[in-house]
Amino acid sequence: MSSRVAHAIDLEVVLKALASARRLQILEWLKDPQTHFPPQEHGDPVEHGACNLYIVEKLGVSQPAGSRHLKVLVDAGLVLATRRKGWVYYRRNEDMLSTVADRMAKI
Amino acid sequence: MSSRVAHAIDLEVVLKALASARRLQILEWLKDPQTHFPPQEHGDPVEHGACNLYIVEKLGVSQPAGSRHLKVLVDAGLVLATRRKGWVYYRRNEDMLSTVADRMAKI
DNA sequence: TAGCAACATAACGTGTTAGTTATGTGGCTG
DNA sequence: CAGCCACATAACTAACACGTTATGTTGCTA
Repeated sequence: MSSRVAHAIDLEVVLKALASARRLQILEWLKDPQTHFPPQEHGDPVEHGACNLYIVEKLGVSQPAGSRHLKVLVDAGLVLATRRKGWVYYRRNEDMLSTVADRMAKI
Repeated sequence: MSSRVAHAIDLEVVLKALASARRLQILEWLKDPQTHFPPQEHGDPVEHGACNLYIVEKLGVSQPAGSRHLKVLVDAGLVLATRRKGWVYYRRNEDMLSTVADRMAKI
């Protein structure tokens, strides 16, 4: 069992967040930030994830559109944000993702 | 291993179909049709599932709205439809549901 | 502390989703 | 074979999702 109790998830909110090719793509990229994004000066890609700008750029949409996709993922609890030196880094919330996977096994 | 090879699933389509409180509810009801729906004259609830009208009625929406929710689930492959004596019965596609669960474990 | 770079918010257009009522269709059944 | 019952389709509306450009805000940094 995990060291912290998993929050009760709102399955509809989580699934709406996941039901998007762009957001699925972001989660996929964040599995291995070092491979998918340029090196970062501040913020270790492995520890803190990839910064907003890089993700937005790679998505190929405008900055507000990209930021909103990230916000949807954060609001659903699937991705964690870290602010650091003026940048915001995003990484997968593996606890949440496995909670979701467990829940989906009972659907 | 299953007797038939699982189709490659379109995760976005499946998740869009699942990202709805009403449709999640339908899938939940269909886990145990006998408990959640009135007895049926034709079509065994366990074998064939619950008929359209009962599901629509229990959803509390209009007949077209309910039918469309069912169509979304069928189109995504999550639910199977059986036409029989003028009724249409719906049941869970457990193969597909476990394929989806497996896929979600790798997300 | 002035400026700028990163990100957020606002405002808007457009396509999609989910609901409605009205109507069509097709196959039991009397 | 006439009627009806179950379900599908059409047409419309309201709300939401997702994209854009324009503008705010925040906090490094020179």
